Amino acid sequence: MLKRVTLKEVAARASVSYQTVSKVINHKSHVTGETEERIYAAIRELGYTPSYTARSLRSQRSNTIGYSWQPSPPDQANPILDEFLQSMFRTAETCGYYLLCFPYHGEVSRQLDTYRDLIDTGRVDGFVLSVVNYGDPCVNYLLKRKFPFVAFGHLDDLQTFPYIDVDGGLGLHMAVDHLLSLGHRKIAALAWPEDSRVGNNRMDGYFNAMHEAGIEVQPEWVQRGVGSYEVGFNSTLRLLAMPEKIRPTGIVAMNDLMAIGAMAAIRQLGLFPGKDIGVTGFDDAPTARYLNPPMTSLRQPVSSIGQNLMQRLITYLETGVYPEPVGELVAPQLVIRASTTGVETGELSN
Amino acid sequence: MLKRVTLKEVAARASVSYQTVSKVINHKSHVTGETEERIYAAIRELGYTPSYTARSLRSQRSNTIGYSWQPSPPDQANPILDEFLQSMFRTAETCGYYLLCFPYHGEVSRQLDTYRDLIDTGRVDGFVLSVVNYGDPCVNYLLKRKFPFVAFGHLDDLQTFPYIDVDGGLGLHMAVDHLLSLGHRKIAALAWPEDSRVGNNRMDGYFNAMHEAGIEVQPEWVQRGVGSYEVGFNSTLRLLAMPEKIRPTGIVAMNDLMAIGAMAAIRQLGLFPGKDIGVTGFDDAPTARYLNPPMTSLRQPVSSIGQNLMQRLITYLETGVYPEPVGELVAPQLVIRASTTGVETGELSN
DNA sequence: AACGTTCGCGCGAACGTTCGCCCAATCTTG
DNA sequence: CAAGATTGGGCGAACGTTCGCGCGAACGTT
Repeated sequence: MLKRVTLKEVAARASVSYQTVSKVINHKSHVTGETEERIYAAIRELGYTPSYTARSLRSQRSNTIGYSWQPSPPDQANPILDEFLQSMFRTAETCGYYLLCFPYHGEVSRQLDTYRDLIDTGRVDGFVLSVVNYGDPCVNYLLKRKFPFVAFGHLDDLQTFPYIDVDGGLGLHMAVDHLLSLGHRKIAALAWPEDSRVGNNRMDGYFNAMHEAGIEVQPEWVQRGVGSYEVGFNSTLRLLAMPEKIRPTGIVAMNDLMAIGAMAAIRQLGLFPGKDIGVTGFDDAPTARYLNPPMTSLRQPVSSIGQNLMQRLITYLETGVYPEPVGELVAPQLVIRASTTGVETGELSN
Repeated sequence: MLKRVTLKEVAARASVSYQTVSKVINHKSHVTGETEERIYAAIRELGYTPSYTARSLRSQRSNTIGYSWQPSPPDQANPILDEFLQSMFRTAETCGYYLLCFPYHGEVSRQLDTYRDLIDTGRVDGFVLSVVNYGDPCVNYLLKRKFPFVAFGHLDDLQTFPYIDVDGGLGLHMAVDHLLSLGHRKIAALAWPEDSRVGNNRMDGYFNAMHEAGIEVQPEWVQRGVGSYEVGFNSTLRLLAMPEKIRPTGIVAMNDLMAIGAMAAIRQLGLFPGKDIGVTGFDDAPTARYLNPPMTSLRQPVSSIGQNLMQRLITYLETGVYPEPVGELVAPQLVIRASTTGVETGELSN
């Protein structure tokens, strides 16, 4: 931590006023090519780097974006965190921004305290939110304070804010269509509780696809639970114990973990996933392809979402308007593997 | 972004000089209990929050810690990232620090540029490094600049810097001992290439444990590769094709993914992991318990490592000395499941 | 030749803190 | 009881930028 080189020293060396140096490096004023060169030379020779702190004190901007997320339970990895973060701060960096990560607090008040602190102390210029639940308190808070943010995920249409979301309904539609195309008619769903926003979005796709195929969904086909392995396992045992007439031959799960539980239950009954019962997951966790059998799942285009969100936010910060469209749904990709087709895809070069 | 409340306004309301207010909130000077109360009342009434930017401009400290990590390949989730990050910024927050995450660049020069920029612009006070490889360029750079950092992982003893590392050697020793106790004698290892620092640390434990048990390690037992599923799979096929005399009955892998590949290979030969061949992994990825069979693996105490690292770094920043010991090895935990014992542990409440 | 315009750059003034020094009043001490 | 020590608080000066304004010279236009 040696003494830092300042604007004034650069200016002295280039024989101009230090304010001129500032203007040059910010491209705020036209100067002669000759003086500009002199200034850049001085900068290079002295190894000058502008002080981020002084700069943001004066300009009232921190060039920092805040992001917080709900930690995963220990038995459930967050399959997209790494990719999402990397895509965000990679994009941010090219625009001169950095990403500040801060803790997620369970209690709403502490959660909001953290956001307030970051805003009031001037540490961040905007936030990226991962919106999962109905009536997210952070969304309301930021809307009320008119503080810039973009969200991964959206709510109902009552509150309008910039977001990108994966079209989970479309995803499940694709999964169901896939099973239908394989000849399945009795297709069950491993769903989240009814108060799950993401879950309901996805389930809509299930219901629509079944309806469009002219199949009446039996109420027993919809098994709800917290999204754990155990729920998937036990629900599947129940499904496969049903009378032949309504016993499902296909199962779509709202996440990978329930699908993994389902496959375990299927095997425990002496059946084989993909041969006897088709199973699909959601998220395409990295291990999905290494399961036995490899699992069909829906992959979210995480990198492009992160990049897109960050770009929108920065655009807003620098221009004052959000690029259209304010909200956007993107399609997931159905990655087909043996848990539905019964045949190895050759994706693994064994 | 309304006008912010400043020290001066608080001071005016409390009828003191604004510098006194500063001293009070920083506990730098003793004042009458009475004036102190007046000041705090004014702060509360006006809703004052100190400007982070102005504060750090003056005090030359950003109260921010930088962290960057190598992104995982898409087929390999980082099983500890979420927990590590959460533990770090949770600890940081209680001390008034935040965590700045920035991109990892493949090319060394760009990587160092990023570190330099963060230092020279004054954005961070210190770094947390994840040190994986021999001769990490960032370590050298930061040592040379005498810039504060702590590391998750360590190198040889030539360069000394504060670190915490999981004792991978001990971990593999435990894994081998576990297999020995189950009666295995011919134990193979799925290893990383020889230039892998982490890999060599772990392999030392394998060799030591075998040596202590009086078993001569056959050269063919050590199969090296990049740590992928495919490497685990193919290496295991080779191992199990060996003549009865040296054909291993136990396999320790340097990571979970190779162990998963090994289990797949075992099954493909009509054998069953845990019954016929014992398999252990490393990292205890969340999905390890949901595999068929559930996999024995070594778990790193990630949360306590993150917390500990952050505390050490902040202690150094505030006192100028690193707490002893400067380097510390912590033991991983062997999580025993059916891939070695052959019996379900009941960890899953099926 | 007189007159706007643009160009290139300088200058003073913030931005909101913390730091070091000073001073007056009170308290201790031999 | 004089002299030093302590306490409570004020004051000016940074910290390193960016912002807005202004001014002289060069330029092109009637």
